[in-house]
Parts: sequence; C-alpha cells; structure tokens
Amino acid sequence: MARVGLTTGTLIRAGAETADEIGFERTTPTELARRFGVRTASLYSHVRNAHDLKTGIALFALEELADLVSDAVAGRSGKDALTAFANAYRDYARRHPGRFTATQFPLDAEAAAAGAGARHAQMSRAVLRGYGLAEPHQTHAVRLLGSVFTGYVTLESAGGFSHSAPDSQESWTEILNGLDALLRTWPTG
Amino acid sequence: MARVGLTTGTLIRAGAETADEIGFERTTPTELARRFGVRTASLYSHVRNAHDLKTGIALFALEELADLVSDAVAGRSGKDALTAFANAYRDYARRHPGRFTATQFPLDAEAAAAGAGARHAQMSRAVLRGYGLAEPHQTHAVRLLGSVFTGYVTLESAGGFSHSAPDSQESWTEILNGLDALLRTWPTG
DNA sequence: GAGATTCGCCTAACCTGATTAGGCAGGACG
DNA sequence: CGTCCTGCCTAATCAGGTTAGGCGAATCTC
Repeated sequence: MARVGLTTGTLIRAGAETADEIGFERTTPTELARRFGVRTASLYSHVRNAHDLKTGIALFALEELADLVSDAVAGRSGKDALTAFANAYRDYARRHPGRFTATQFPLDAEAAAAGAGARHAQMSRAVLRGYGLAEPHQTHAVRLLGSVFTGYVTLESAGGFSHSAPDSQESWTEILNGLDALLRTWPTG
Repeated sequence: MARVGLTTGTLIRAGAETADEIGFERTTPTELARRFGVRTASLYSHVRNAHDLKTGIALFALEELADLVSDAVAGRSGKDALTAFANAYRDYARRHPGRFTATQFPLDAEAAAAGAGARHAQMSRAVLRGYGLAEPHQTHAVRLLGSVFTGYVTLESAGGFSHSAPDSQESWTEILNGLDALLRTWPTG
C-alpha cells in the first residue's frame, strides 16, 4: 500500500490550499482524500472529524495572517503602521480567499483561546500606540479597526464593491485616510 | 393525507424562524420538513433545491431588515439618523441571529439584483445626506458605514467582544460618535 | 536479522441529507 | 357525479461523514 505520509499538519496545509482553490465551504474530508489519492476513512486517524479539520485550517490561517501582519507592521508607526496593517489584511484576503474565509470560521472557546486571536489584538494595539489612546478608548479603537477591516474585506470579496464606480481601491485609500484622521482626534479622556 | 399548506412563502418564513432558533447553517430542507411533519421530498414542489431555499431566506431577511432600517431612519437626520441606522442594524442581528447570518449568504448575480441590495445602499445615502458629501466621497462613506456595521455586528455576534472589558455597548457608542465626527470632517472636494 | 509491535491506510458498513421519478387521493369544477 | 389538478407520498439513488476492524509495511528489540 502506498503510504502518502498523511499527518494532521499535511492535511491542514493541503486544506488551506484547497480552500483557496475551490472555497472553504467545499473543503471537505472527502475532497482532501481525493487529492491525496486516499480513502476518506484514512483521514480519521489524523483529524477527529470534518469540523475539527475546518477548525485546524482556521487556526492555521489565523497564524499565517498574524505572521504577515506582524512583518508588515514591524518598524512602522502612526499612519504608516495603520496602512501596512490594513493592507496586509486586505492582501491576504485577496491572495487567499479560502483561507480568509477560514479565519472567520466560528471557533469554540477552546480553539479560540489556543488560536492567534490574542496576537491579532496585540498587533492592533501596537498600531494604535502611535496615536496615544488611553484605555478604554484604545480598546474601542481596536474594535473599530477590526470591524472596518473585517467588514470591508468581507464585502469586497463578496463582490459588494465591484461593478460600481468609484474603484474599490479609491475607497480603501480614502477610508484609511479617514481612520487615520479619526484616530488622531479620538477622545483621549 | 393531511395537507399542511406548504408554499414557497411559508417555507421561507419558517426557514427564517428556524435559522434564528438553530442557526442558518442547520436550516436544511430536511429540518423544515421535520417541522412541518412532512417528507423532505414534498418541499421540492415549492423550492428548487437547498441552495434556492437559503437564497430565499436571505432575500426575505434583507427585505425585512431594509423595512426596519427604513422605519428607524424616517424623519431623522445627521447623527440622529446615523445612530438609528446603526442600531436598527445591530438590533436586528441580535434579535434574529439566524436571519442576520442569512443576509450574508453569497447571492448570485440574479438574486442580488432582485434583492434589497439597492434599498440598503439608498438608505445609507439618505443617512449621509445630512453630512453634505459630494461624489465620489459619498460612495466611499457608504462603503465605510457598510464595513463598520457589518464588521462590528459580525464580530460581536461571533463573541469577539464578549468576556472582555469594556462593555461592547460602550465601544458601540464611542464608535458611532467617532463616525459622526469623521463624517462631519470628511473631505468634500 | 527475526520476531514483535506499531501505525498507516484499507474494506465494509451505516447514517444523514439532497434530489428525482412516479403514484395516489381528495378537493375544485364542470 | 365524473374528471382533473395539485399536494403530498413512496421509492430509489447519490454524496458526504463517521466508526469498527483488518492487513501489511516500517520500526523496534534483542
């Protein structure tokens, strides 16, 4: 019997690629088994079930995104950091639509705790450091940034902004300018 | 044979309620058939297939949400309108989590064209009227509002803001204040 | 290096959900 | 009162998910 060398990691990485190719929705154990030339049942030594597989892909994508954002933000501050942060986020969604969808897969408490959620929040705070916001305002701003970026990228990749003028890129730039302006005048007390 | 009186409309409305109860994901033809005390196959005279059913629920929810937002915004302007718009959106998501999830179901071009998408964009523009934004800035602002509200409500209902101080309501209020301030100083030329 | 053990993948089987084809019965309508 | 239409049914098929148990190849032990 040909041993393909399945491991949890292999499956999750292949799952991430598959998600980008055919969509996170359609990334099923059966599909992965097909791609590995293996019977579906063979996956069950490596992942508990389909839900587990998807959770794994989601955590993988969250880590990967956190790495990219971390790199992008390193050594920058203020608007520069804000822009780098936002673009890293948006670029990831465009380059890896399936993985981006995966990052929004609802995680149960344990998975969320284990995941890169904390890293993302930390990076968001790092970007905001340049704006000198005190708590609780910083947290409010973190939530604003998360909402805008998540929302924009989701709507954009769902086709919400295509086929209509002006260009999405233009809106993106203007929104980032706006956010920068807003953060500079955000209430500090 | 007991005739239950299935129609496309009945199924979609029941689907909306079911989605709120057990989640949009699990709102399947089989589940609806169970609830009507009917065989699954019997639904297929009224909806084309499972995807069609979900699209129907999505369109229903989009209309319903548009009605609510329309009511909320009527007779208001400026920050008042902005707040009413935003709260109508958020309240809907909290009261009807399944339907809200449904509103994000990816629609194919025909369904999207038939749906309430245009109404939502119109209402957004109506809210912004008080801020006197010229094109293309108004469109950018429409996209910002859509992103913030979609993003915030999605993250909030995914539990992103719970279990951590400060309260989500506080962030929401401060974010709306911030958006209002931003829109008042948004570039007009 | 030969037997014991582990472990990766397989076969077989079953469940749930989606979907289609064709049937029957009961109310509407002449 | 007969006929038709329509609403729901039975039967059957298919795909995906999941479990139980088997077999053989790789690795370990002495």
